[in-house]
This record gives sequence, C-alpha cells and structure tokens, in this order.
Amino acid sequence: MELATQYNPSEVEDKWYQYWTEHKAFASKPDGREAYTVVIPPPNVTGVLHMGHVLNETIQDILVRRARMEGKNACWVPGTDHASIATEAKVIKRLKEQGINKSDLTRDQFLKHAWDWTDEHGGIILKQLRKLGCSCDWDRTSFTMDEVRSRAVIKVFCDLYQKGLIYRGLRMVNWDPERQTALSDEEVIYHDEHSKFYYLRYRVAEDPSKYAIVATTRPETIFGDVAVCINPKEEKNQWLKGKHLIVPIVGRQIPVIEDRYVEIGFGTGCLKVTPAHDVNDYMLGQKYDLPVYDIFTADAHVDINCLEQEMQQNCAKYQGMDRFDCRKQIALDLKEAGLLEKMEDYDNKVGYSERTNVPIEPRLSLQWFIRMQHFADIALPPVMNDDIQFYPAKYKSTYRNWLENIKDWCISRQLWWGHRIPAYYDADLLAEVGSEAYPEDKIIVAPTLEEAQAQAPGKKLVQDEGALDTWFSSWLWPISLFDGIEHPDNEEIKYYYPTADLVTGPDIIFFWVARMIMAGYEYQHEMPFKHVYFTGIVRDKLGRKMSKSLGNSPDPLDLIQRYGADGVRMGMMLSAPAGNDILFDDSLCEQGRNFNNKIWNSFRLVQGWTVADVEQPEAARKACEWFDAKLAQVGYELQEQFKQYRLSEALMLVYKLFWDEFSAWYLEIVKPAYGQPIDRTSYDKTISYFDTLLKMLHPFMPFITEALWQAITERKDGESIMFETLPKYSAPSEQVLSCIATFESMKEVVAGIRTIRAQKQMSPKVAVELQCVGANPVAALNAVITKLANTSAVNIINEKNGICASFLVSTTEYAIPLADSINVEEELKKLEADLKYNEGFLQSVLKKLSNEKFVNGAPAAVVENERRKQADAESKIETIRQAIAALKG
RNA sequence: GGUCGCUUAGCUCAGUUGGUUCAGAGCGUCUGCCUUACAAGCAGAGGGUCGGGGGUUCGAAUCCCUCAGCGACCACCA
Repeated sequence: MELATQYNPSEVEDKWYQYWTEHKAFASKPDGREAYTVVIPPPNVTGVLHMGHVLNETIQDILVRRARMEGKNACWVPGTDHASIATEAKVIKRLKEQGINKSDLTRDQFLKHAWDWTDEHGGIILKQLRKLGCSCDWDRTSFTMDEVRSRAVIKVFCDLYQKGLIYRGLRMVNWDPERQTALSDEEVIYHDEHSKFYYLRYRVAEDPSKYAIVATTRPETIFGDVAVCINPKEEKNQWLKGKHLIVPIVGRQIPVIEDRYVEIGFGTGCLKVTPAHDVNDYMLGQKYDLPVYDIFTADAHVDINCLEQEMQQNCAKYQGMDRFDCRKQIALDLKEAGLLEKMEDYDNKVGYSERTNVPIEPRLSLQWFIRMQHFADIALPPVMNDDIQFYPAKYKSTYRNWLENIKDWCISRQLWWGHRIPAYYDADLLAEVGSEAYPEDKIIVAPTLEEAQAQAPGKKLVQDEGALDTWFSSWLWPISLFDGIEHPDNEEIKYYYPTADLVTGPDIIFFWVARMIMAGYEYQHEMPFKHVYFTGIVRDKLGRKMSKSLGNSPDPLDLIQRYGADGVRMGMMLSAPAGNDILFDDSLCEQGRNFNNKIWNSFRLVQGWTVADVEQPEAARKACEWFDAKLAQVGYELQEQFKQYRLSEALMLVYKLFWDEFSAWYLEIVKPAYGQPIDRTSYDKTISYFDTLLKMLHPFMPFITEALWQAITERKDGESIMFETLPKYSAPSEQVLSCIATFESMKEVVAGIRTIRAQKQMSPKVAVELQCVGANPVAALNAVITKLANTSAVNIINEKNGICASFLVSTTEYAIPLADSINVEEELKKLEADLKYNEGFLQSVLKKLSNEKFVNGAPAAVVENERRKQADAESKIETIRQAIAALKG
C-alpha cells in the first residue's frame, strides 16, 4: 500500500469518531472498576463553540481518556445550560426581528417560542464537541431544564425554604433596566468610568441667603432626595447642624442629618441621601427612618408620580426621561438657575449588567434570597484543608476571601425562561394587601400547585411570577446529573459521586465552583469533586481577549478543518499551563499538525519494512535496550506530570520522546539499509514501542493515534486504543538510568563527529576513523556510533599522532584524523578557548574548596561533589594541553 | 483601598526542600543539506548579569527587605 507523504486528518477523524460512537465506546455503567467522573461545565444551550470551549473541553477529554487508559471506568457527562437571562435575551431579540414584542405575549406563548429556539439550536454545540474528539457519554446528555434537573431544582428550593435558608424580602438589589430583572452581586461587572462630579447648591431653609454644597455623580436622583448627611465631626459643616435644606428644582425641604458614615474631607462633606437609589443611602434611610421615593420606572426612566403634587409640577418636564438624558438636562437647568456651583472630572466605578452591558440601577424590590452564611461555613474548610484541591492552588485565597465576606444570594429573576419559583399566594389576600405587605406566613412553598392547594383548601392560589437564577440549577449539576437530589441513595450517584476533576475558568469560581461545593455538602454530605483545574483565558498572541468585535477569535471548526482536531488540540495544549492566560496563535496548531505528520511518516517507515529471518544487528540490539530504558523513564515522568495536572509539560514530554528519541535516534539506528529487510526481533520491538507511544499520545491526539493503532497490526472489530491500558511505571532503576546516561554520552560522540563533518564540509558518505584517547567509555555502543556517524573504525590510541580535529565528551578526548583538511590555527584557537574556560572553572572550584567555611559547613555530599569536579576539570585541562601540544608539535 | 500573583533567551514558559557544568525547554533566528519515512523534513550553531538595588548564607534564579513595571480578583467614599 502506498501512503501519502502527508497526513490528511479530515479523512480519518470522522471515520473514527463514528467508529467510537457505533461501538458505544464512551458509554459508562457502574461496575467493579474505580469510577472516574467528570461533569462538563454545561455550555449555554444556544451557544456555539469558541476557543475557550476548545481549551476547556480538550483538557477534560485528555483527563478522561487518560483515566480510561489507566483502567478506570471513565464517565464524562455532557449537557447544556438553559442560561436563563442570556437565552431569554436572544429569544426576545429574535421575536423582535419577527415584529413580536415580549410584552404582547403571555408567559406560555413566550415559553413556547423559547423552547422552539432551544430545540432548534440546542444540539449545535454538542455536535461541535464531537468534531473535537470529546469522549462524552452522549446517552447521558442532560439539560439544566429537563425534567429530572427541574424536579431537583424545585425540590431543593422547597427544602431550603423549609430549613429557613431561603427567604423573601424587600431589599436593595442590582437591577438590570434593560432586561428588567434583579441580578446577583456576581452578575455585576464594574468598569472604570470618566464621569463628572456635580456640585449642587442646596439653599438653607432657615437662612435663604446661604447654600450647602452637595457633590454628586448622579444629579438625576435629586427627585428622591430626603436628607443631606454630614459627619458630626467635620468642622466646616458644623453650621449646618439642625438646619433644613431645599432640594434644587424639586423644592422639597429636607433635614440635615449627622452620621459618621460620611467621610471627612471627601467632596464637600455633604452627602445627599436618596434611599431608593443607592445602597448606602438606603441604609441611612432605614437608620434615620427617612421616607423612600422611588423615582425610576423598571426601565430606568424618570417617574415622579410618587412625589407630592407641588413637586410634580416643579419637575414635570423630566417625567418619562431616560436617566442619562435627565442627568444632562438637570445639569443644564441647574446651571441656568445658578444652582450648579461647578463640575469636575471624576473617575469612578460603575456597575454594568454582565449580560446586557447596561449600567445597573440599585433598586428596592421584593426578591428571594438564600442565607449564605450556613453554606460558607460548610464549604470553606474542605478547600482550605485540601480535601478539595485547586490547581493552581493560588485560587484558594480567592475562594476564602469570598466565603469570608459572603452575602446573601439573590436567586429570583423577573424572567420567564427558567425554573419558576414554587411559591404560591392566596389570590384574594394578594389583591387586598399587595405583594409587599403579603404576610410571610401565608406564602405556601410546595413542589406543585396540587401540593400547595392541599395546604390551602378552598383558596384560589397564584404562583410567584419570578424564575430562578440559572446558577440555582447549575450548583446541583454534579448531583442532579445522577438524579441524586430526588433519589440520594440511587446506585448511580453512589458510584459516580464525588466526581474526580472539574475543569473550568476562574471567572466562575463564585458563580459555580463555590456553590457546587456548598450544594454538594448540603445534599450529598460530600465534596462534589476532588480536584478543580482552573484554565486560563484564551487570548490572541497580543494578549487581547478574544472577542467578536475585535474579530480576533478564530472559528474552531475552521481551525479543525485546516489543521485537524488533533493539531488544534495540541496547539491549544502547547501553551496552556493551568491558571495562566494562554496566548493563542494559529502557528501553534501548525506545530500540532507538523507533529501529526511526523507520527504519520514514522508509521510509513515502519509499515514499509519487510521482515526476514536474519540476525539482529548489534546496533539495533543496543537501541532496543536503550529505548526500553527510555520508555520506563519517560513513562514514569509522564505519570508524575499527570498527577500534578501539568498537561502541557506532559504533552511536551511525549512530543520529545516521539520526535527526538524515537524518530531521530531509535528509528535511525534500527532502520535497515534501503531495500534490505529487518530482523524479526527489532521489528517486533519497534511495533511494540510504536504501540506504547501511541497509547501515551492518545489522550492528547485521539484520532491519529486510533487510526495508526488500528493500522499497525491486525485488529478485531470493536477493538480500540481507547480501551488499552498503559502500564504502571515505577521510578526508574539505577540500571535504567545508567543505560540512558551511557547512551547520552554516545549521542554526544555522534554529534561531535557530525559537527566536525559540518565544519569541514565532509560528506556523510565518507567514512571516518574515530580515535579515543586513552579509553572509550561508550565502547559498548561502538556499533551504534558506526551506524549513525559512518565511522570506518573506532580505535583507542594512547597519544594523538598527526593532525586531528578533536572534541571532548566529559573527560574523554575523541579525535578524527584529517590529514589534509585541518586548519591548525583554528583548531588551536578552539582548544585554547576551551582550556581557558576549564581553567576558570577549576579556579572557582578550588576557591570553594579552599574556603574552610564551605568545607566545614556544606553537607559531605556537596563537598565530595566539588572534589569530583576538581578532578574532572584537572583531567580535562591535561587532555586539552596535550592536544594543543600535539597540534603544535 | 484590600488581597493574591507575575517580571528568566527574540517569543511563550519550566526551574520542587537554597547545592552536580544550573542558567533550561519549545517555538523562532542563523548555517549547511531535496541523504529513498517525513522540506509540515534532516544535521549543526548562536542567544540570557534570572526586572533594579540591598541583605541572609560557605553558597541565591530560588529565602528576606526595598524600588520599579505589569496583571488578576475583591471593596458602598457619594
């Protein structure tokens, strides 16, 4: 069979993925083996694959495939997230394009559209994962809003409510005016902003000739001002004590209050208090029993209907204005009225909605919360004492920091797409008192309307309109995937839980990782995973975040098309140490592709050999001895790297093993001359090495390794490299290490000869004699030297005679007689430079050894080592001197 | 403002408890080669005062202090 000189991944990848799928190679069922479980961080159901996913899923697949080959029962569970707010936004946008407004639809109608969208786009990203080679158990594919997961969510809500860990309350929350819903603290992103500081004049009621100057960044909130606060200790504002002020434009008379909260020296020392629109003002308002005027609508437009008649008239022109338009207008109007003292540039931080990128409006509203202190208490210790290990460990302190300053979690959202809050109200009572005054003890929390109804016979019940935060379902994921919420003792959850490794980005350490740990201990009384591998953020080679607007984000499928999935996986892993951002560049995939090609061509070489019943050459025998040792050494190192989750290093290890050791050295040694057959022993050895190398490579590059493993020898249908197990390697023995060391010296000898050939422009076809002065420590490998460096003979001489080019390996001098082509001058120069270096080195060693403190203070082994260095250096110097003398002589 | 981290070759990064010639790897660069597996390749070569300064030590890339520059996360100074 003639094989192309270049590897073509696209021919291979689909074929073998299909093979795996047909044979259910990724499926897992509980059995007697040790379980190795990974749950996928569920991508948004309507999302498409981006580079961040490629990184994340590649790492998971590597870990899963490796575990499988270590003999574990690997189970990687895939699924998608309903991504409540993001998906709802997408659906609204699409409806708008069709000329439909969400407000024109009923809840059920809207949900019908959303489910249609989900069904349409839901599978896309999971299909794309197959292109990458992900070995997920597809039969287990789940969705955070499918039946099992939904029942789990509702059950947990009811349970936590019964335990008193969920409550409903009127609180200042982060409000997204675009989507018109509450958000959790974690969903707010703060950006630095260049804004203005407005200095407003508030006339003193008791003495209208005087003003208090109040500095604010948000003059549009003056409609809601109910007080001005000063620090009682601030000298310059003493005169305001007990006075009243007139809010400009609005005309409301408000008191001056005193509180230490106001920072002395900041701004003018006068803080306007607007309880409905600022968290701290709200706190002050509560403390001093101030009224609350909510002057914005849900979409952040001015609404002054709550004001008194007279003030409404004063402010009529602002009614219905957008908050930012109003800010500009007020500034203009105040200036005109002489009530704007000045404006200053000011840098501050403004919170934006993570999803809609609209400035958050602090808003007082009735929401559902989880008491988090209990969860912080159960989730902190296991991470701090390393029951759960973080890679890299530095995220432990991030984690601790958050848990030690935990705040209650706002879990209700004013959205339709999500799990509806299972709280029911007496409709008549609700109509009578309104939702805010609705008594807590009349709320019925129950899994279904029927069960709620049973608790309130004869009443007409209505369900809470809100939905739950997406993360309220995500935090149950490692449990709910195995139906462990509803059936905490079922066979699957007992077998697969806790999961082994979680791979995710550090950006969701609070959103998700911490909360899964909380839910894990609350509902399974055990950690949800043993290790957390935090990936970095994928950036472009200039270090910029990949984004649609910059256009610097390659399409993974396009990359796979160009370089093959194996090439892309390798490109991604080449520079992806845990926790560090990775600077991605297409050229990394090129390196991956090149490596695939290298493997492919090694296969072509071996596959083309014919085997004959001939004796194994000495060189080949030595090569096999050495490569056995090499595999033992690298196999062990590989294990160690995997243990520490150093996947890039692990990959580099196998990369070098295959390319440098196997291809450049081993194969070159055993390769028979053109047209000649190979002996049976070497052939079998080579096939077995190839087999082992493919297995070591398989987790990183599943496709090419499967394809070649299938081709290199006869396989039965259904067999797969995936099910092969790697041997367990123990630390390399002395014998192994010494074999490798000798071989390394031999490599240096060969390289020395090659260097001389290169310098002297000698054809590799011309055989040369190699002379070893005194003794040849690598004499056992002479046959190998002969094969690789084309030596006519390897001789031991006592003294150099004639003109030679020489080089040193350790303390041994090797020489190649080159009567006609030697440049004595150059040779001397080289030797003298070498001599100088070694003399200098000897000096530094002697200095150390003559230092009594060193000899007395350092451990014996270290001193002994220095003495050996001294001896070596002296011997080298002697050798070089002799060489110089010989040249001169 | 707080916390954590980073600075080693042109680039991206390793470097465990301070101790072998410890100053490394991959990529890139340079030189020579289309040598019957592979030019997506082969054989060679060059390249760094380990961010600056100080200290501890017989000995520091590694520990301590300090300065400079970067980054991340957290935080209610309007």
